[in-house]
Amino acid sequence: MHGDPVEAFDKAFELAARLAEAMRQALAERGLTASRAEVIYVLAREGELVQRALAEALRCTPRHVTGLVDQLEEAGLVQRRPHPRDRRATSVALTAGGAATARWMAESRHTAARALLGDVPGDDLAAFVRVADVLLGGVTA
Amino acid sequence: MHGDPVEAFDKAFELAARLAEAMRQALAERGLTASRAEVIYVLAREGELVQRALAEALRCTPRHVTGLVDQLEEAGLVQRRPHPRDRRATSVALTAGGAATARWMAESRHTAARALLGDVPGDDLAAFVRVADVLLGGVTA
DNA sequence: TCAATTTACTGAACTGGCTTCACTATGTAG
DNA sequence: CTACATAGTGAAGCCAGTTCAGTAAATTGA
Repeated sequence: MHGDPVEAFDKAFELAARLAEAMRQALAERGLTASRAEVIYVLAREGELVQRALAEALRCTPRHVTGLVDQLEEAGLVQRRPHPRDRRATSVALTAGGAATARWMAESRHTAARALLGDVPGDDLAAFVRVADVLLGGVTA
Repeated sequence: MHGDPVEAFDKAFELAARLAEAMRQALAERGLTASRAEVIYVLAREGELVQRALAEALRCTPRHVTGLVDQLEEAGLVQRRPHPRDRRATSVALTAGGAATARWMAESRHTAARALLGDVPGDDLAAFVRVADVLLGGVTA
C-alpha cells in the first residue's frame, strides 16, 4: 500500500496513451476519428448547432469544422441546413444515422466501463476518481 | 463513496486528453514533440540503438525513425554513428545535450508528480494505481 | 438610407506526423 | 557465386489541423 506519487503519475500517462489508442481503434471500426466522434458527441449533447458554435465547442478553427462537417455529411451522419434567421450561418444537426451513432458511442462507453471496472471495489473507484480530479485540477492551472 | 464504474471510466478518458495536452505543451517549450521525446526517452533507457531497433521500440516504421533522427540530429540531441560490425546499420546515441534533455524530462516528471500528488493520501494513490492497472490490463486484450 | 464594420463560411495553400513503395547497399545461407 | 533477407532513405501521399484571403450576409451608426 505504499502509494508513490511518481508511480501514480507515470501510470496516468501510460493509461492516457493506451486509452487514446483503444478509443482510436474502436472508432476506426465505424469509420470515425476522435475529432469526428467529438462532433457527434457535441451535437448529441447540445442539439443542432451553427458551425461557429461547433468550432468553439471543439476548440478548433471554423475552417476545420467545415472539413469535419463535410466528411460527416458525406458519411450521412450529420446534415447542413440553412439557419432560419441568419443567412450567413449554417446549422448542423445529426441525422437519424448520426443519432444512432451517438447512441452507440454512449452504450459502448457504458458497456466497456462495466466490463472493465465492474469487479473493482467501489472504494477503489472512488479513490481513483478523487486522484483523477486532483490531477485534472492541477493540470489546468 | 459510491464509486460508479462509468464515472471512473469517463474520468480516465478526460484525464487522458488533458494529460496528453499538458505534456504536449511542456514538450513544445523545449522544441520537442511526443514522438521526438519518446526517442530520447528510449535512448536514455536502452542506450545506443540501431534505427531498426528504435522503430520497434517506438512501434513505428523505420522510415519514420529516419525522419525523427534527422530532426533530433539537427537539434543536436542525438548523433548518428556507423555501426561497428554492420555497415548497413546506423547507430543512434544521445549527445551530451540529448542526455541533459533526458534528465530534464525525468526531473520534470518527478517534480510534477510531487507537486500534483504530493498531498494525496497514500491509500488513494495505491487505489488509483490498482484501478489503472485493471484498465491497462483490460484495454490490451 | 447608406457606408463602414463585423461575422459566417469556404477555397487555396501549407505544416507536421506518419505511411507505403521502390531503390541501394550490405549481410547471410546454401 | 547465387539467392535471399535486412538497414536505411528518397519520393510520394494521406490525414489532421492551421493561416490567409475572399465572398456573402448581418449590424452599426450617422
